[in-house]
Amino acid sequence: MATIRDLARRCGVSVATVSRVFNNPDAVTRETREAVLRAAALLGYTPSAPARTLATKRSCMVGLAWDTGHRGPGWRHPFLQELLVGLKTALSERGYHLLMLAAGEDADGHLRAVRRHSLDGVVFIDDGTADPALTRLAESGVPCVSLDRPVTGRRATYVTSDNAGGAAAAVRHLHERGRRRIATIAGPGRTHPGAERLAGYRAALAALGLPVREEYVVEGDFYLGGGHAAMRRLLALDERPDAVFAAGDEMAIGAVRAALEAGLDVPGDVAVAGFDDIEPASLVRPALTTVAQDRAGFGAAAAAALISMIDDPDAAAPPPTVLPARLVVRETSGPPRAG
Amino acid sequence: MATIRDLARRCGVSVATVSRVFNNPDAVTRETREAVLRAAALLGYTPSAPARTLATKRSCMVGLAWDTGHRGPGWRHPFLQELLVGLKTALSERGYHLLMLAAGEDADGHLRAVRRHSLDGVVFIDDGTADPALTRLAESGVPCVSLDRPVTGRRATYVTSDNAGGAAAAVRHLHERGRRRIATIAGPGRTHPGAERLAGYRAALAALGLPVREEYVVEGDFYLGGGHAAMRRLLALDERPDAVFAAGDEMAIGAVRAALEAGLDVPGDVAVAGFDDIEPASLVRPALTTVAQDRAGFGAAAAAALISMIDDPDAAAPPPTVLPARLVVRETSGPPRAG
DNA sequence: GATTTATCTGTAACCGGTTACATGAAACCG
DNA sequence: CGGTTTCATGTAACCGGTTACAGATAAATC
Repeated sequence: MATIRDLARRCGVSVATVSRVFNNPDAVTRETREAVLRAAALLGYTPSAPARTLATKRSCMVGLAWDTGHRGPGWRHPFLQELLVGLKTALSERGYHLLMLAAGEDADGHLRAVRRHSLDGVVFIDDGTADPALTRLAESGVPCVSLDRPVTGRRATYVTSDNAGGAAAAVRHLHERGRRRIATIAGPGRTHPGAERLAGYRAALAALGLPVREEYVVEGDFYLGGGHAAMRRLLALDERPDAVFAAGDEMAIGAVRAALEAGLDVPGDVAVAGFDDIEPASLVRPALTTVAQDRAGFGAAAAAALISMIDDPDAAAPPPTVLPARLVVRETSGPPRAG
Repeated sequence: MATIRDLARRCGVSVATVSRVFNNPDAVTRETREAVLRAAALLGYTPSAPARTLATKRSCMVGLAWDTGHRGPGWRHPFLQELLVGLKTALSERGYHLLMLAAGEDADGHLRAVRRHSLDGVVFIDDGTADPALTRLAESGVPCVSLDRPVTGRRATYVTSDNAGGAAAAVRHLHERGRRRIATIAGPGRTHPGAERLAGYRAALAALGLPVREEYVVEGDFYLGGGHAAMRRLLALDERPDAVFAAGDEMAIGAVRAALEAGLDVPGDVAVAGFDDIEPASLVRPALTTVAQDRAGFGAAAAAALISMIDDPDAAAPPPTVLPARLVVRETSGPPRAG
């Protein structure tokens, strides 16, 4: 492995000059610079990241704290893959790498990892429930961005979808399709998306001049079984809803199934809309009307927010990024002007 | 940030002693050790990973080379999430971290990243097509393990599922259900799973004493559309197959859809089995009979293979790991003894 | 031509660990 | 009891970069 000293000797210059060629090329004569670069190419020189980190305290690495939070080990992010691609791409364009942090342990584990590796920042992916690790980190002044979960902290911010707006769009869409008794299967209230989507549901009904009936609001768990159970409760009501907005696609699919099992037609008797546009949404029959998020945008926005904080150590954290959510109309919401 | 020298001064010992407390505790008196540990806890000391890496050439980090390979940017790993969990868990138990390598660029990009960060090894995730980057890395002597793709190299190995066995099990299952005209929608032949699953199909037919008709073998692309198109070709044959083994679930779902669109009953007229057990497999109706892989096992096996190579620098690479594939019987293969 | 200024380069300390080797004290031995 | 081992510890070089500061040279100024 060629080092900076090898290059220096070979070119008859000092190590400082070689270092400058890579970090501050303008501070060096053109000939010197080119000679050094030639030698570097010849020797296959690659600067050592640890050495640089040791000297500068900057690692050009950001941690990925990816925990399952409180929804248990079975929790899966609805689009981890696109998220990671977006994150990785945006980060690597700016010369940053992603280091996956080992899960959980104690609440300070992440903070220790940050110190141990001189991480420049960390991004949190979890299920949206409060996590002491994030809170600790955010308070400690390390640049943090979390996904789908609000944080406070001088150098902490978050990116999320327009959950309320998307939910409202779904509800408005069901209304446009002629439905009036619109229920919702909400997500767990302690999750940010769960709470926001419910808020969007309520706001949309209010804006449409429809009453919010509390028996039309049942809380699910974001999983298939929860959606199924919730739907059964809704169908057992005296005045059965003619449409259901489920705050997650798995729940929506569970709801559709429960309706079909009850001998009802979907969307004839009850229309259904979901949220997330997971892969199965387009594969089940009838295909699920849902709200899609800007998947790659999440990663890109997180990277951008993080880098802006890293670049300017004493700037305040940028405001939260709210990505647009887009209604995807398929079959479960029924044909236009039906109902 | 407390350093080893701070601890040394505070305890009245030398830096070497402090270092030994952490790396070779037995080489130090119990009292000294405890005093140092106490001071470390008190000061919140965390050893610096870059400094250690610089001195030892070992980073305790393995790279994750995650490329889309030749199946294009739309390619998604069927269970990236479980894979990463398995990998991360197994690695972190042994004190290793995962560094996500920036995609592609040139073929030597990965090798440079390895050198730059003193990575101890790298794991490759791609779509199973030949990738020069992996070949280069494997040849260079860096410990490598790839997923679902054979590699050769003194310190390179791979982990894969029993693709042939799983495919054979699916075919045998269709046969048991009374089907005799069993076709296959194969994956791209240049991918390892594609080739192996086809081999398993052929082997199973041979073992059952059934002829392999070449018109019953059509190649798909692992995607929905490919499965759909392939099924249409199969259904147009003079002697229509009464069962189809698709080498991937998306193709299988496409095939089911094509059959339904052609007015056929699934599984009544044609039974279908897939491979991978992707999430939608259990969500579509009729639910898809398929072959499930040991998802978490992939990550764990990759980590184990990698670590064994790292621990013993001049041992040969361990033999490939072949994880069991398990038949998951659902609805598309029909009821027992039907047909 | 002397003085100031700008530009480029070199020297050496430093980042925070590891480790070969030296040292001194205590334990062991015949 | 002198000599050898053993064991715990210390000294100092080293890993591969960065960077403050100083020095040298050339250009600009008067």
